Amino acid sequence: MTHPSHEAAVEVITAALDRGDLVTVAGLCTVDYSGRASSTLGPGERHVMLKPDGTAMVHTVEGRQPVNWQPPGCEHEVDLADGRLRIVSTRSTPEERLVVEFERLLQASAFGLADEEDLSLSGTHEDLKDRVLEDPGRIEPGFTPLATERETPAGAVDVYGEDADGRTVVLELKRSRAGPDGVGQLERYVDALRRDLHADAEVRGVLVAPSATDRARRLLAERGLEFVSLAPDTDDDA
Amino acid sequence: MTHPSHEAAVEVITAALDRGDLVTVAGLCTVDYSGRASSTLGPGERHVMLKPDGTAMVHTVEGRQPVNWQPPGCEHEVDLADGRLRIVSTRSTPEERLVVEFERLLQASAFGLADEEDLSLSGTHEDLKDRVLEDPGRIEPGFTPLATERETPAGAVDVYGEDADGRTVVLELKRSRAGPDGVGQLERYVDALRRDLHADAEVRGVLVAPSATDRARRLLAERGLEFVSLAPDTDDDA
DNA sequence: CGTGCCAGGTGCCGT
DNA sequence: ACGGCACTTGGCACG
Repeated sequence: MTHPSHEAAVEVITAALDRGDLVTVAGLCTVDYSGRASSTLGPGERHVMLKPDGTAMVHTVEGRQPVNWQPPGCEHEVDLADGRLRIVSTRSTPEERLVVEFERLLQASAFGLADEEDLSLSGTHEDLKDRVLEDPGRIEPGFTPLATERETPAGAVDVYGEDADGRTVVLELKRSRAGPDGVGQLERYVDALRRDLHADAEVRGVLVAPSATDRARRLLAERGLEFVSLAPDTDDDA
Repeated sequence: MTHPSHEAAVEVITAALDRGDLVTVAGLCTVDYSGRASSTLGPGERHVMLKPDGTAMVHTVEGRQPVNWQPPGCEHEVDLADGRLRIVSTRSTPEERLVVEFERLLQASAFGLADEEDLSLSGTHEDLKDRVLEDPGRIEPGFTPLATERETPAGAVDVYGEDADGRTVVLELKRSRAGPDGVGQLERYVDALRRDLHADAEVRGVLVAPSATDRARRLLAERGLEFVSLAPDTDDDA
């Protein structure tokens, strides 16, 4: 529907949402949001998408991110306010509210999209872990993984194992270039394990990633931690 | 255009992209991506948006995130492959390629959206910083900010100042509930400053956030760091 | 439901 | 361009 009346748009959109369709509306609108933060957006032409799962997105002509949005699980309400189409999308925990008020409508559409397929993605954190477990020698000769996601008071360790000399080794994996945050994680885990396994236990910490930033490398050196370069398998048949 | 032919769609979309319009296409398609990672997505009905800034997004009926996408700055190519509409969006650094091949078309649209307005957002990290600088007593009586974004070997400190006794104080600000990562940041900055300012310099580290998780509080205690509860002003006239 | 952490994170700003 | 970091981060898996 191009250039629909506000009344017709309310009708069509309400019916479409009831049906479980994906709805899009383009037009001149203002947007107000309040919740974890709050925002206002003056009049301008934008593209709004409402999903049957409760997602709402307001896209301008630029950017990968919507200028305003509401995450899945929201309730969409559509009504006529002062004769104009208004979309209100709300949720609780946290209490959040998104209001889009249209001044002029360019288009309204409804789509019943059938999609059974799941995305097959490779080159992830998980793929890197698999690569380590498949051939632990990639870390160093004699390295033996003993557990993954091993719990410590500081959080779960990616890979927990021991080296050729029986020393405890903690691996922190990053699928892409590692920064200071990764070193921080690794340090916390190593500290926690040193505490847990008595003072005399030697614990090595190894950051595993395709590469690391200078800052990350300096931090590793300062803390007596190590680095091993390894990238996740980008093969599609992983 | 509802149920356009593939030929017509290519024509219309090419013209629209040249014009600098925002383009949407809905239909049955497959999606392939390769770049930082790689993925495949079998046949299903989805909604594709192409922005004039080079953004591409493939949305299914669920989720705030597109199932596949390409960030701003990409080149969109549209052509007929085996008589079907094909969209190829590519970029370099990193080399990435997104291919959407349509089997059936439900709709194709082009929008010339005029939008001069900027989003006005409040309740951000910046707003929290302002609140601290406006009334430093909110941190503690006698606290005096001396600099923001002060550089250290470990990164830039949010707020750098001194307490009533002249001791150096480092603030790490979080707009919402703080976790272990925030403590890690704070610790790095405090360590770096202790090194920089001679060994005898006392440096206090304070995490400032509306709240903190248990783990974060425990980590703070272990490291001898402190916590002050403060939320950013959510007022819209900030 | 909160806590923690990965993400093809994205966006912003600095060197 | 790379680096560091905030984000209404979103998403997932787990207690």
